[in-house]
Amino acid sequence: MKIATYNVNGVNGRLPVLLRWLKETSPDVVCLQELKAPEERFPLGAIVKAGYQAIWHGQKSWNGVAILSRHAMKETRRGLPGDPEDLHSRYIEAVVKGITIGCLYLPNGNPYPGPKFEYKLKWMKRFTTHAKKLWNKKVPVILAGDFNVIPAERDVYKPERWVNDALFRVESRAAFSKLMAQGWTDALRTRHPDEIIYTFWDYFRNAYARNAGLRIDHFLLSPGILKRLKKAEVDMHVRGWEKTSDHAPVWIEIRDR
DNA sequence: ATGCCTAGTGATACTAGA
Repeated sequence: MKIATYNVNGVNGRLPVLLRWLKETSPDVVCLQELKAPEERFPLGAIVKAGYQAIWHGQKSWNGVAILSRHAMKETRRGLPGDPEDLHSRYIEAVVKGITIGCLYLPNGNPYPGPKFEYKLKWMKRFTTHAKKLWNKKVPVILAGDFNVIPAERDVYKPERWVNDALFRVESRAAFSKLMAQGWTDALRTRHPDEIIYTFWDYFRNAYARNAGLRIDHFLLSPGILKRLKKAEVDMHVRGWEKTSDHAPVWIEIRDR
């Protein structure tokens, strides 16, 4: 089974690219982030035509997450728990074939310092609490999405330029480490321990052509899924397509149980 | 230190992204 995560950066603006990629790679499940569309503007017709059912949590202008699946899917949560005043659409969760799949779009947090950065750290704390609850259930779990955290120096083309960026601030990395300390495995890194891997290249300065990227889209696996892990890869070529997102799709393949 | 680019909103320059 192939499971992917893709920050599309506008699900309607990128619909041709999304459909082209779905047709090309036929993932079983896809976590989408940055829909940038309200609930009623989700392109369900085209998604269904491509062979998927979908659940989504939209929002006007910004954010928005969705899960697409070729198999039966049961929604288990929409919205990150822990703060009733937080109305951002940044988390949706479902069970597919016995696997709990959490799809997240973690706040960017820039500029640092400031209220957006504080919001990011609070969100990470709430997410870590929720992840712990899932971990304690001892069920197979995949946490996939745009984490907006560069875990280590080798995950950014020029780390010295990013020290005061919310994606690479020590506080952000420490919060990510705290989450990982629960026992999750970073799928891409565990399959490619010594490689430079990026999942994002900004639109400025010809970043993709220069491979000036960041690794910020992650797959965190529970032990039961790790045992079944066959592959973890980035569809880097998709970033080179016309009218493409600034993120590339990331995917894992796991053995059937 | 900043813009470089791109999408969304709504009809203008703006916010937001990372």
